[in-house]
This record gives sequence, C-alpha cells and structure tokens, in this order.
Amino acid sequence: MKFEKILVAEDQEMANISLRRTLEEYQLPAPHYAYYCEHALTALKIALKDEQPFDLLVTDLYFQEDGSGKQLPDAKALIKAAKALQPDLKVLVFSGEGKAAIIRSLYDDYHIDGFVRKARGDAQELKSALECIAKNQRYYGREFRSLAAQENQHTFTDYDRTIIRLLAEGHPQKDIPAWLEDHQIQPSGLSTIEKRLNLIKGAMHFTKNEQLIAFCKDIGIL
Amino acid sequence: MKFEKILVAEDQEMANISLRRTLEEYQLPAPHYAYYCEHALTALKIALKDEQPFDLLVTDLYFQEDGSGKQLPDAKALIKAAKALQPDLKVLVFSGEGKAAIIRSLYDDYHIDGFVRKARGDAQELKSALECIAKNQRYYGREFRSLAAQENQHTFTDYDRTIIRLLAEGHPQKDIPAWLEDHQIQPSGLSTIEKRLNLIKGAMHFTKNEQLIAFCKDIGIL
DNA sequence: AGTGAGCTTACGGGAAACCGTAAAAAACAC
DNA sequence: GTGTTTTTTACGGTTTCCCGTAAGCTCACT
Repeated sequence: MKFEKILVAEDQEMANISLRRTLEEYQLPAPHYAYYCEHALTALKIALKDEQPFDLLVTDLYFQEDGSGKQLPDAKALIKAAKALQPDLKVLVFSGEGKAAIIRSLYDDYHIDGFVRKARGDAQELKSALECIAKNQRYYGREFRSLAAQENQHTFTDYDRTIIRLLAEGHPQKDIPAWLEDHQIQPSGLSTIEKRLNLIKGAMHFTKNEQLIAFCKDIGIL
Repeated sequence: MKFEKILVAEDQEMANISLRRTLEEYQLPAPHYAYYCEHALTALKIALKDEQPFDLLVTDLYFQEDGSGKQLPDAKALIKAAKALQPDLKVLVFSGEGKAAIIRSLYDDYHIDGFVRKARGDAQELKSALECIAKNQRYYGREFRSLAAQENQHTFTDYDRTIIRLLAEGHPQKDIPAWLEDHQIQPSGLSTIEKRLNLIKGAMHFTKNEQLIAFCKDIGIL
C-alpha cells in the first residue's frame, strides 16, 4: 500500500521540517495542510464527498485556540470525529507530548496507528512509522516502548532476566529447560518458557527475541 | 560431564579468591594446587601414571622465576607439554593478561579451552567458562570478544548494520530481502543475507542472532 | 569471445522456534 | 476429603531459520 492523499494538520506553519522532508524523501504526493482542527475535519469531509478521500492524517496534538466557535477543542476530538467519519483513515500523531498516560490513551482509546514524538531523531522515526502504517500495522515506536518501561507495563522478574540472559548468551531455547534444572530453577518446562517469553513480548508489542534482547540492553537489565 | 580432578597452577598463594569461591560454589572436588610450572607438570605426569589423571588444568600465565633450573619458562610451555602428555586435558587460563595477540595465540596455537581475565566480574565469567568446558565446548568469553572487536577481526559495514538493525527491530529475516529491494540496497538475496550473518557470527564465535544483537548493543553500533 | 574467480542467488532437507490445545500437577477454597 | 482455579507441562502442526549444494551472474584478463 502506498499513501495517495495525505492531510497534515498542524498550526505551526513554519515548523515541522522533519515532517516535510521525510514526506518528500519518500516521494509521497505533496500533502494538504490544515492549520486548524476544524479545517482538517472539513477537508476530510469534502474529500470523502468527492470520492477522493484521504488515506492518511498526520496531526499534531494541540492547536492554539483562535477564539472562534471551537467545535473541536484539540486533536483528540479531531481524531475521534475523523475515525467516525472514515474508519479506514490512518492516523499518525506527531507531537511534542511526552506524557505516558496520554500517549497510551491515544493508542487505546483513540485507536491511532502511530505516535512519533517531536524530538531528536524524529525524522528517522517518522520513516519507520510511515512504513509500518503503510503495511496496515500499527506503529509502536520509541515513545511507546519507553513509556512501557516507565509504566512497568511489564516488570521483569529474576526468572525473566535469567531466560533472556541465556538467550543473549546464545543458548538455544530448547536447551534452556535443561539449564534451569541444572541450576534448580523452577519452572523449567519448555512450554512455560515459551509462554513467558510470549507474555513479555506481547506486552511490549514485540514479535521476535532479537527485539527483546535489544530492548533489554537499552534499558540496562542485561 | 563433571570435573573429577582439578589442578590449579598459580604462584600467588593468597590470590584467586574468585577462583576458589567459584570452584566451591560448584561443589567441585577440592583442587590440587601447584605453585610452580614444573610442579604442575610433574603432578600431571604422576596422576596419569597412577591412572587417576586430572581432567582440568586451571593456570595463570606468568610465574615468578625462582632461579632454579627453569625447564618451563612460563605457562605456555606448561600448556604445550601438558597437551602433549594428555591431549584430552581441558585447559582454562585465568590471568591478568589483556593483550589481544597473546590471548588469540593461546586459542589458536595452544588450543586452550578457555581464557578468563582476572578483573571485575571474573567470578561470573569463570562460571560460564566452567560450564562451557564441561560440555566439551571451548569457551569464548568477554575477553575474546572484545579483542575480536579491537582487532577488527570483523569490521561491520553499513550493509551489516542495516541487516542487524532490521533484526533488532523485529523483522523476520525472511522478510529482509523484500525490505532491501524496497530501499534499493544490494545484494538482497536471502541466501546472501544468511551467508553474511554466518560470516559475522562465525568470526565472533556466535551461534545465534540474539548473541549478535547483544554484542552490537554493547559496542554501540546499534 | 572464452574462461575462470568471486559474488549472488535459488533450492531443499533438517532443526529450531512458534502457537494453539489439552492433559497433568499444584495451589487454593470450602 | 472434594472441587475449582491456576500453573506447569506435554504434544503436534506450521512457520521460520539454518546450512550445504549447486546453479547463475558479473567482472576482469587474455
């Protein structure tokens, strides 16, 4: 899938160099811009009516208030309205927001497809996010992961760390049960180990052991 | 396999707390000690003659000279003589030596089964080494790996880093060819990727991708 | 052009990992 | 004690990975 029509909702007209450059690099069609929440929603409606709907909305979270009749206080309302209007619309939030609970809520309650924080390295992350979303997958990026760590969405037990360490040392996981028995660590069944790893990876939205190792190195538990 | 009879060659009588403690922890039989190279060799010979041979020699590299007729200048000679005498004897070198070329030579020319450097964390490493050797595998530990990095035994190309990064991000390696094509990176064949990974892992004595990821995180190329 | 060396790729068999299901065991409540 | 829930383990089918072999391609040199 390739994005055909992109809408960028962003009130800082001069900002977002990362965003523009990234879109250009990808040779994506020039996006349409909206500088107010309401305008963004209107643009979506018109496009849909004309049967040339947008397929991606990139939006900031907060907009300056402009005194006018504000039907839409912030981007959350925009996202909710947009998704109601056009359920298949992909939504990527690109914002400076860093609070864990808010980002989590965006994923859980507003069903956004990705969140990238405006910060150092955001261009690189935008790339990954766009690729991911283009493949119809939600993008769980750096922010999401670090907040996962903060929130202790998964707290690593000694048992977890042992298993992960063994993997990082190159033990095939089929050999781990024997090792655990040798060291009188329970439980030692292969199924249990697999289940545990799945639990951890699932909580983190990881799919592969390699990811898990990298993550554990990053947060320093290995 | 479990070690039945251990010989420790070490001239610093009071040193090696790590060593003793580790051996105790493992509930291994109390080792025999030799304080001179010559004594160590003699002990090996006698044990062999009595048909109760040692199965593990743990030795330092350098011994103080004692003026007497020194048939064996250092542990290298001891190792060579010992291996000639009893080829199945396992040899673990435990020394403060840090020079890359020397350690490499021990592995390559003297066929030692493991090297652990006297340093912070050596107790932990001794454990791993003992386990590894008990399984009839050579132990390639921290030292060996870092010297591999120093020596640039393998220099990571951009291509290598790309592949490894993709793995660390959770891409199944079967999907990597497609990704590389999308990004116009050549070569993109799955076989080539596998071959490349094998080359890297081989040079590093790694067996699993998880190890490679951990290593790359450690030396900071990820 | 022809040929050989080196790099790239395709293919196929076997091992390991993945994943769902269900049995066995342990922990707990009553 | 019995019954229930939770944890642990075993099993089987599918996918992915691993690894050796061989075929295809590129490039340089004659």
